[in-house]
Amino acid sequence: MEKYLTIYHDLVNKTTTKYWGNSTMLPSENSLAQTYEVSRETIRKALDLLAQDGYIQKVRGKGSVIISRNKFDFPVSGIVSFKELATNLKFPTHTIVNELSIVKADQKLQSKLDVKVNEPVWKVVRIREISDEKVILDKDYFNKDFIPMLTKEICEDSIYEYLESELQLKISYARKEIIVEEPTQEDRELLDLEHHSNVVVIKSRVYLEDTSLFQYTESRHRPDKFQFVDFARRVRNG
Amino acid sequence: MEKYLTIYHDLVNKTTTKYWGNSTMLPSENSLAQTYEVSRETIRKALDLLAQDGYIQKVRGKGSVIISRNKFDFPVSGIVSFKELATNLKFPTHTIVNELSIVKADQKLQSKLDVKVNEPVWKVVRIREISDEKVILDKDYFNKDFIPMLTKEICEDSIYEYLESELQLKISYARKEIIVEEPTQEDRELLDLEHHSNVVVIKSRVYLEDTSLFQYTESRHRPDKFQFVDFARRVRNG
DNA sequence: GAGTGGTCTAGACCACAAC
DNA sequence: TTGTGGTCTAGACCACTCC
Repeated sequence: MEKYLTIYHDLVNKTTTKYWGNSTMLPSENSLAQTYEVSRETIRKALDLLAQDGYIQKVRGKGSVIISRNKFDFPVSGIVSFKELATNLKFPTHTIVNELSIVKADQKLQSKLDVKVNEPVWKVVRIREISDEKVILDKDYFNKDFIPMLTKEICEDSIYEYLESELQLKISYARKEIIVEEPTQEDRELLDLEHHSNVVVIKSRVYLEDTSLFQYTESRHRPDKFQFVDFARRVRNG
Repeated sequence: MEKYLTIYHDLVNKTTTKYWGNSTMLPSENSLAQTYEVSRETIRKALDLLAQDGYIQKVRGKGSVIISRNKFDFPVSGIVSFKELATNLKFPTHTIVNELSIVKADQKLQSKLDVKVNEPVWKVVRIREISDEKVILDKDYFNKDFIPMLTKEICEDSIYEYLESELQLKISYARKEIIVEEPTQEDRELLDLEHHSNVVVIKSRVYLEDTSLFQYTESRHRPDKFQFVDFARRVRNG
C-alpha cells in the first residue's frame, strides 16, 4: 500500500486509542517524518487526510490538535450502504427484497439515471427492518450496462459489496439531496409508518471513477428513525 | 494570495464558464504547470481542491474530467449561514430577532457548548421569513468568552459576517446532526407551521481554528422548506 | 511508446507561536 | 531564537490509458 495511506491508518488508530496518552497534540511533522522514515511531504499528505476526516485540526505555529470524538459523533459523512450502517448499529436488522426486476426507463428515470427512454434498467425495491420494524424503503435503479446479473441473494446481502468485490466497479462520488415528503400509498403499504405523516427522502446519484452515472436511489425513512451526521469544514473563501 | 489558491479560483471559473469550449477534459497537469509557470505539485494542489469540491474527477492515465453541474446541484456542502443561503435564493427573505440575551448555562447547554454551569452565554433566537412565511427558527448559543458585544442590528444582518470581519474569528469546522422532531409549543407559536406535524432540526456545533467550541445552534425548519444538498466522495477504504 | 495522473523525495523559504 | 506548520520547487519513478 502507499506509504501515506499506511501512515494515515496508523495515525487514525493511534489518535483514537490514546496512544499518546492524554496529550491533545500529535508529534510534529518533522518528528513523524523521522519516526516513519519518510519525507515531511508524505507525512503532510497523511495528516491532510486526518484533518479532512475530522481526526485532527492543524494549527499554524503550534501543531496538530487531536479532535476528541465523543459518543454519537461517528463519522457517517460520505456514502454509506445500509450494510455498513447495520454493522455499526446495535439493533438487529433485516432486509426484505420486495421487487427485483428489469424495467424500461421512463421520462423521470431518463433524466435521473442519464439513460435513454425505454432502455432497460435494474429496479430493486427493498424494505429495511430495524428491531422488527419496517422503517426504511430503498428504491434503487441501476444502469444495466454496468451490471449484467443481479440476484435476490445479492440484494439481501449487500449490492455494494457485490459491485466492488465481484464486478470490480469503483464507486467514486455521489450527489445527495435530503427532503421531507408526505408518504405515498406505497410508503404506507410497505412501511410501518404508524401515525407518522412525513417521510424523509434521500435521493442519491452515484458515480463511478470514470464519472459515469450508474445508480439512482431513493431511500425513504420513517422520520423518527432518521439521522444524518455530518462533519463539515468551512467552505473555501476568496 | 497563495499560488495554488489563485489557480484554484481561476480553474473554478474556467470550468464553470466553458472556457475550454465543450471539452470535458482539463488540460494535463504538465500543460497547466507550463501555462501558470509553477511546478506540477502546485497544480496538483489546486486540482485536488477542485476534485474535493466536485468540479472535476481525476482519472488515472487519462486526465481530469470536468463534472457538469446542472440546475439545482449547487454546492451547499460545508457550513452555510442563512445570509449566504438567502443571497442564493430568488425569494425575498427577512430576519426577525425574537430574543437577544445573556443567559446562564444550564445542564443541557453545558454539555453542548462545553462551558461550566451558570457561566454566561449569548442566546439569540431568530425567525427567518422566506416569501413572508415564517419557516425557520434559529436558536443560537455563543460562548461569551469570544464575543464581548452583540446587538440586534448585527443579528438582523449576519452574525457570521460580524464575527469574521470585525472580531477576526476564524470558523474552521462544524459537526452537524439532522433529525426530525415533533414541533414544540415554541415552534407552533413562532413559525407558520400550518398543518405540518414535523420540524426538521439541524443541530450544529461550530469550532474555531484553534479547535475551541464557540457556538451551538438548533435550526428548526418547516419540513416543506427544508432541503439539504451534499456532495460526497467515497470514504477512504483500507 | 508517449502521455497521463499518483507517489515520493530533499531541500528551501515563509508566517506564526512560544519562550 | 527555536520550533511549528504552510508553500513551493525540480526531479524521479511508477501504473495506467491509448494508439
